[in-house]
Amino acid sequence: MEQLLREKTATIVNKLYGINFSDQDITVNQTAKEFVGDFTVVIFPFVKIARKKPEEIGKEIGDALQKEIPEIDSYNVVKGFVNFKLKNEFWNNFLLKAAADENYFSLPSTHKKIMVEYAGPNTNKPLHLGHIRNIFIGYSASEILKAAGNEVVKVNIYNDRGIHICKSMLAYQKFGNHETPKSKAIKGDHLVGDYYVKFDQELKIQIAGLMTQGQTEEEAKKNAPLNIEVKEMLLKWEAGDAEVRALWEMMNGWVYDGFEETYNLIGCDFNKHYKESDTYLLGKNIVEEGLSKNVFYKRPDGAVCVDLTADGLDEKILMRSDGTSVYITQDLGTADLRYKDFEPDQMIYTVANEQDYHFKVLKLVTQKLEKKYAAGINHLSYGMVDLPTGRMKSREGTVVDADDLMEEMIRTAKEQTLALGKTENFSESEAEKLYYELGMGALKFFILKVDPRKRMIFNPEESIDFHGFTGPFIQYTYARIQSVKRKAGNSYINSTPVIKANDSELQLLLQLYLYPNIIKEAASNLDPALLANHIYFIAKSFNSFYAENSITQAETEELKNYRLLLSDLTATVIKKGMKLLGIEVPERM
RNA sequence: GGUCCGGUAGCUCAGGGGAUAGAGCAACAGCCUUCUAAGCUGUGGGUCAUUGGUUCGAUUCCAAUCCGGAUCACCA
Repeated sequence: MEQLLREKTATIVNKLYGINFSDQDITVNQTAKEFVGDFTVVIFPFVKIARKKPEEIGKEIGDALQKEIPEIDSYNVVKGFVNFKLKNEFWNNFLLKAAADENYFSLPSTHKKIMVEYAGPNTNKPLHLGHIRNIFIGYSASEILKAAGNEVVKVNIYNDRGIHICKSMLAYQKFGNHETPKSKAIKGDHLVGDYYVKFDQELKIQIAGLMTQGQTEEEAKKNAPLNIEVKEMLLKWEAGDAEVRALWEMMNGWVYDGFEETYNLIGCDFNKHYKESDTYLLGKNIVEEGLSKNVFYKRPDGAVCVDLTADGLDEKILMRSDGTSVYITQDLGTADLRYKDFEPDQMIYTVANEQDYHFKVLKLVTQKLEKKYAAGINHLSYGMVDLPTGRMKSREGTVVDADDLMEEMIRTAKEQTLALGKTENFSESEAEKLYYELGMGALKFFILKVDPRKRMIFNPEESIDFHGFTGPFIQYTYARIQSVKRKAGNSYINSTPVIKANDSELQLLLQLYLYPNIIKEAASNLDPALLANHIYFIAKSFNSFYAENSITQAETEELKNYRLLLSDLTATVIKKGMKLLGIEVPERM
């Protein structure tokens, strides 16, 4: 309807005033609540060219549109705004159609395949709050893209090799006493993470010791036995040393098991996991390719570079002088491999905005190499999660652990639910399921409701709320509707009531009507927050409607059926929408 | 220093050329003999960082300045 208004307005102003505007130049808004109407056309832009008063133009456009669009019931002009009220028939038809057709909100296929990379953890420590945001955003963006008609391939990348991985390995080798996740009864990723911390602690002691012997900090760092040993270990790893590789396999195996548990708790999934240990050598072929195409050049010392100064960036190293690859080389190799594997039209990387520069380079370099996939490379750059005290720092122990956080959320959900006595007649498994859905719903919604691009502050002290603009509020709204439906029975389902909607019903209908537009917008902006905000509006509109109108006790049977259909449709949209955010919605709470 | 991102209510965040700038939390006042009160209704709270510019109109766009963050590695 908005689009129709835009198109018709464009042709009308063209005919009436000779203004050559396209439909995109026309502003159509929802009518502000203090005025009468559903949609509003802004006519200020025509005033100057038409050389008439806004009120006059408004009337002319209003008359013309009313003739062109039969769904328009009436219009009024306020200053430079024409507010259109749609016929009740329009809203009534919308409700009946949408309620009867479960695919009403499905969008047509775009015939595009989109790959989304998210998570991307290192295998030397457990997932933390930063990964949580990454995974929530990446997963939700994927689901939204699917809902918008795309085929989506979700992939993960494991940073499973390198000096930082060797640190936890070396610490385990030295201090591990052959303990295992099983023997210590902790998750494998946490066990390995503990040794990563242990390495750092022991290293600090060594450095301090050397400094008391008169070495400078720099010298001490260089000469600390642990630092020397860890470099040796990396060399052994790269040489394929059997013992080191076996240790690496074992410890990474523990980590993968631990991650798998965390992914299950989060409820995310992947079509394929890539490992840098498998792809880090592939980039070298691309380096060769770039050299032969004269896109890259070799410096006298042997390092391979690309000059990006013409594009406003710097000179970038692509291969070290000793012939080993750097970060960007691996990503080039991985991108190539992924394109061969899936041939996606787009490759979206869900990675924090501290790597904006890196992805600019990646895109530019692939463009210079004339890779088919270059244009489809897209960085879904999200802001970091900071604590009230500033950035999370693993060395200072201020990192918020993902597993701990989720456990805490579920525990809080349980406490609050028990305090309200909501689960008194629940079975134990149903109650546990509810605590999980509420705790995770609160956490996911809290993270996803804010614009991914912006950095956000997370305060672990003030635990996440369950009231107001939250996941549980929306879950509650859904459960409330289900409860009403249970009491009402099914007779409304095939009814076709014709009712003139009141204000709160109209408000709700309008929000539901806009849902597919929001999906499209969220997909094209890769922004789950747009969807989260809209579902909240829907739930809020429903609760106002619910407070003002009796559903099961409506004055007539027809009105009762009408309100039941409206409630049912609201529940359907809430469930669909929340699903795209990765949030489950309970039948009772 | 160069580049990029941000600054909106006490706090956490929406809005992004259009009408009197919105939510939630926190504070205060009402609403459960009626479908779930994790709800609803209301009150108070704003120099949209500052200064210029563009325009019929700027919180929104542009520039400069200030503040905060990121980034510019033969680290990943």
